[in-house]
Amino acid sequence: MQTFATSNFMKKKRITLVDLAKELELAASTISRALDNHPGISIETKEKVLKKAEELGFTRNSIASSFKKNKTLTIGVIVPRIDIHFHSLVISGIEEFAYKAGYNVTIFQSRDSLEREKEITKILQNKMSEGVIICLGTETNSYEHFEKLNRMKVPLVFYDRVPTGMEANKIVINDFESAFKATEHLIEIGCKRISHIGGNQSTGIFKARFEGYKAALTKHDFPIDESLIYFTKDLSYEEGALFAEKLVDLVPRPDGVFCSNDYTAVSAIQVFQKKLVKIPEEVAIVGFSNYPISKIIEPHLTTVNDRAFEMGLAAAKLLIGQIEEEEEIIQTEIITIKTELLIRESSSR
Amino acid sequence: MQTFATSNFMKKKRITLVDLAKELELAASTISRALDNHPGISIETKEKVLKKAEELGFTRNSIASSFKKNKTLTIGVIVPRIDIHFHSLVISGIEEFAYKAGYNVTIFQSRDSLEREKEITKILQNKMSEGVIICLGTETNSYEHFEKLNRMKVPLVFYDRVPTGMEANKIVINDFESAFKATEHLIEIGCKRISHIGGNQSTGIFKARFEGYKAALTKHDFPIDESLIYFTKDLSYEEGALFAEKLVDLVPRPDGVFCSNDYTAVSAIQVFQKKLVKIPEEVAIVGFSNYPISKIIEPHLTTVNDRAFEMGLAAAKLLIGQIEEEEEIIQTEIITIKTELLIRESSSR
DNA sequence: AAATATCATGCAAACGTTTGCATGATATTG
DNA sequence: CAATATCATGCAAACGTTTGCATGATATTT
Repeated sequence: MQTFATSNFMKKKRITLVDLAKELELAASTISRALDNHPGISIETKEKVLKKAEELGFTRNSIASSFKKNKTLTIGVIVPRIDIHFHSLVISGIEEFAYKAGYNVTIFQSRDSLEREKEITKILQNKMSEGVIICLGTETNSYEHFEKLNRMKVPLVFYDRVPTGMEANKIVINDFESAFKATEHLIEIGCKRISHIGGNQSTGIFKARFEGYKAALTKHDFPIDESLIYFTKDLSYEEGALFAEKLVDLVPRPDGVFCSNDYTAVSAIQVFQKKLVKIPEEVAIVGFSNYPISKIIEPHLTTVNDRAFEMGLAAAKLLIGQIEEEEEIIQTEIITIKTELLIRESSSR
Repeated sequence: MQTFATSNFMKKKRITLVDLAKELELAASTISRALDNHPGISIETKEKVLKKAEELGFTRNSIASSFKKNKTLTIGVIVPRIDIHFHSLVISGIEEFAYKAGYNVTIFQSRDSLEREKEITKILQNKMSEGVIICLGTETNSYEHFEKLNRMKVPLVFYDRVPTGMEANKIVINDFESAFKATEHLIEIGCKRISHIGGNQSTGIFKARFEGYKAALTKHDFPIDESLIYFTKDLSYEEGALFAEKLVDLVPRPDGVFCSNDYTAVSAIQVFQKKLVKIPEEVAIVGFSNYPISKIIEPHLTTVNDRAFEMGLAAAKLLIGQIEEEEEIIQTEIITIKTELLIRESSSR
């Protein structure tokens, strides 16, 4: 067919190193080295090569290069969802560090599905990524799929939701201590009955926050009052409202609430406000994570800044460090990012 | 040195197709085809190969494969910032579609820097990505760097902030019409003096929203009152408050405000509330973009759902369609995603 | 001036897969 | 039963770059 032949014929071939070499009557190796600014190549040649490359619109085929060098300069990132602010901040940090180190970042969403998480690790086994940064999905209870990557010598770094009982690189915040400090802050401003709206206790970080809450109470000789403690399924805004409704009707009413995230805290603020309970005078509220909304809600919400961006930076730095390590990696690292309690109006007495 | 030699020696080589072939006394080509489930290979052989591959922990070197097939199954995405909710939603949509189509997504942040945007396009010229999805940074005023990619036959799809005057694939929402409808909605519920807090007018989408606002007023024989119109630099929460302060003191006060995004709208709600102006009774407020906060702020904010996730899906679909097109691409497409006005309490009379 | 060091470039193999074509063995047809 | 179709597998080249080593030409040292 005429048209087919024509369209095929028109498929212009990309310019390669060899084309450039022929054009300049040099060896391909010389071109390659010239483009690498190799010291063994004369300045004049380098200039000629650069000029010609520009002229012919030549750019290196990075796949061929990756193939030969066995380096892709790509790292993979698996997150439950990208559109959760915390994760998008972490990814932003990862991308920032990776970009400056010359690495590309390929992202995958597990959508909290274990099956999909496994599928993704299969894809990542193909040496496409030189290392992987992971935040576990909620369904993940075994780590065999990651162990496998590990055995294939693919460096791994986990962040936030990290595997318990598996030796691995981890970037975490000190959830226990952060919660401890947040609760202690409530005690210090004079709260006597401090409630907790917590996350799913099968997730390590939420359990640690609850433990921190309890430890602070205990330290100051406060009783642990079960009637003041509620655990949500997924720390949603709606669940927060549900439990806040219960808290507001208690007699005596709690005068402080430590919530495991900002959504539930904001929800609590609104529920208490609707019942005309003054914040922070009658009840002080503290959240966790420093979501954008915490600076917008009235009163502004006291919360724990978990430094998500810095977690991303740290994760990328650790991972790339291990990728570029010549010797075999024989150690794992656990890095704890320092949090800070941002005291705002919701707990300023 | 002993240790060096040892560690070098220990660097276990990856299993290749050829290793597998030797082990099974088959040709490499047979292995390759077996793994591809090629019809020309007998079931028994396929089973043997699969079994052995599993046994030896073989996985294809996808770089070698990409290199040979000249297909990377990777698309690039350039966004100003990942941690802006709108973009993270779009990326989520892109990843979702791409994943199901067997493509990987590599992300880059331009951070609204033209220089960085150009750098990224340079990186993307290396045939690493088979196509690119882009949201322009604020600094971007020329498109030469993208034209260059275009000339190299790399399919491009722009979304949201798209290049004006450049023929290209674009995924947009109808900003004009959305703003028109939002404003008309305010008119329909009885607002007589409708204000506008707009975005930077050098950005197409914000200009279009302003035009839509004006058109709705004009259609209903309302005057365009300059004193009711403010343009922000970047539609920040803070800027919104600044201009809302001015609006609330006007006599007569506006009884409706159409804001070009939700941050400024939320800010306006709070400023009006502080001055004890009742919403929606005395002033109705409408935002744009359906940020999470719009469902949380009291009263809940009426806003335009821009369907960011769907934009991502559409962008990926269009791009991958073009990547897989055999014939030369001789057309560009502009897809307009339908928005919807979500009427909530802030404008419910 | 011979011996040696330095410099600029070229040669050729290698990386691991894919794929068109060839091959030989069975199965099917007239 | 000869001719042909179908099937399962193998051969070998190719993809574009990188890199250790070789080479020949100058420059520098004895």
